[in-house]
Amino acid sequence: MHTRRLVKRSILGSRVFTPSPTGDGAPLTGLVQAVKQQENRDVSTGPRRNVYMVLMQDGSLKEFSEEEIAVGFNQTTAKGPLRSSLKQSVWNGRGNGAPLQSQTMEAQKGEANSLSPEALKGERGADGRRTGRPLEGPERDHTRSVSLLEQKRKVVSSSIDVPKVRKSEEEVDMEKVTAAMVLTSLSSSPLVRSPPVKVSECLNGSWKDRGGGFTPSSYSSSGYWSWSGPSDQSNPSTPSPPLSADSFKPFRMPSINGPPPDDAIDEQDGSSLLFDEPIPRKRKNSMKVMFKCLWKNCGKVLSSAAGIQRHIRTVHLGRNCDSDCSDGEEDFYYSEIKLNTDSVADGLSSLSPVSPSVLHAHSNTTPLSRSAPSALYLIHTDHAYQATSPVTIPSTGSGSAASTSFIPSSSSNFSISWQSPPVTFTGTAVSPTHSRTQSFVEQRPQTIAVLSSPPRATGSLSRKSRGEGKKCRKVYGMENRDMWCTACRWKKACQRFTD
DNA sequence: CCTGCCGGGGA
DNA sequence: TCCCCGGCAGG
Repeated sequence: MHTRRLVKRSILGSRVFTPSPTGDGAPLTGLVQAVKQQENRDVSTGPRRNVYMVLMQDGSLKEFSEEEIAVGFNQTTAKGPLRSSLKQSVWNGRGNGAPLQSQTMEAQKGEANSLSPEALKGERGADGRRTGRPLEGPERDHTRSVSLLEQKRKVVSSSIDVPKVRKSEEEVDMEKVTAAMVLTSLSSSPLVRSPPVKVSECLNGSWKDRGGGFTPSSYSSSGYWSWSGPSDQSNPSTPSPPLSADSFKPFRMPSINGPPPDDAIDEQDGSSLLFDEPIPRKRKNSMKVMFKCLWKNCGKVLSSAAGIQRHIRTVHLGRNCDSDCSDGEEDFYYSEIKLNTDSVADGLSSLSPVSPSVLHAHSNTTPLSRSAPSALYLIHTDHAYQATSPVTIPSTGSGSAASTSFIPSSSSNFSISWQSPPVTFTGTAVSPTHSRTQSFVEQRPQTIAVLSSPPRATGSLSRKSRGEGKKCRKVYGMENRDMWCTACRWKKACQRFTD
């Protein structure tokens, strides 16, 4: 939207080639210090003629028209009018245009700053102050980008009536984005830098791009599971809360309605829906999602939902049509597996839903397989029929002094009793909104084990230790049960032969 | 497996 | 409250 004018604006401070004053054909380079827009009534549409103030290498300032100078980074591309060069940067603005990379990035930053054309005028002064500096070297662009950004901010604050609050928010985002970009630039080969466009898309909240802006090349082989990256890791402006989004399975089953590409989009959307969900930051880069066929005696594992669905559809359901005629039944015969090459905790905390139709069944998420020795396989039971279903273990509920119930504040229908070995889930299913509960269950699987040996299991304290002495039963035997003490008859602690 | 006995439930 | 019993857990 602002790209065009912002790119225009970004020419400031850029190196350009100017015609040789001596006419010998050797172009001179200089820095654009200012732009004079002689006909800028219609900035967005009408043609205009700009004059550029260029700081020459010898320190002198000269004016050139658009036709006279050209943006370029090497002698071979230094031909053609500036406008065309700019246009190139605009329409090739995805950042793929290597020669214009620097300016494109600046343009992106500028766009995020939402500068208006008016800002340009005010900026002249600022840019005009800039003096000659080394023109070469990788750091130059970065340094200039930062300083330019600073200057732009000044301009914004002084010449545009922008609501304070909003501006600060943008600044915050911009700082993050800038930092991210700088880091990306520094850590990546110049040729594989992330296209700046992705950054801008992030700002716009659009994550449609598969893989997300921070999905590194390691994910390039498959787009089906790249969603895990952006969903909770890449968004620079959205903190990931500590709760698991798992349940929340607003995620759509990738293949219910369409082919993989749509899946990616849906998943992205689903992820965005979770942005306000407290999601613990996880190291997703070591996570790999696979899809396992649950058909009896099959167990086929594929890397894509579409693949597994196709497999189920054709192999098990005996359907030869493509996904178009799918009724979604295959969704019930596979589940998502997260192969965690990292840690168990991470794996458990990042289980994802596969089917929205079973959101409620997620409290039953259980690891079905741990056969992998070095890697953790986590099978997420996506379907209600797979779930052990409402784990309704009788609650003790007797109000015993020894019992302590854990009741997540956000969930009124879920509780875990520490009183007795059986883990107690009071109530039926955990709804997707009970993220805290979900989080508790999934992120701390070991807790289950802990629950199996509740505090009172510390032994003698709660449960009376087994009496060593003779008891009525042993003394009188079953034949003389009527001679037992009442407690013994009632199978209670013997009152007659107390230890 | 034997046994003590907790927790729950029926009457 | 009495009484019985399922089932856990120590030995």
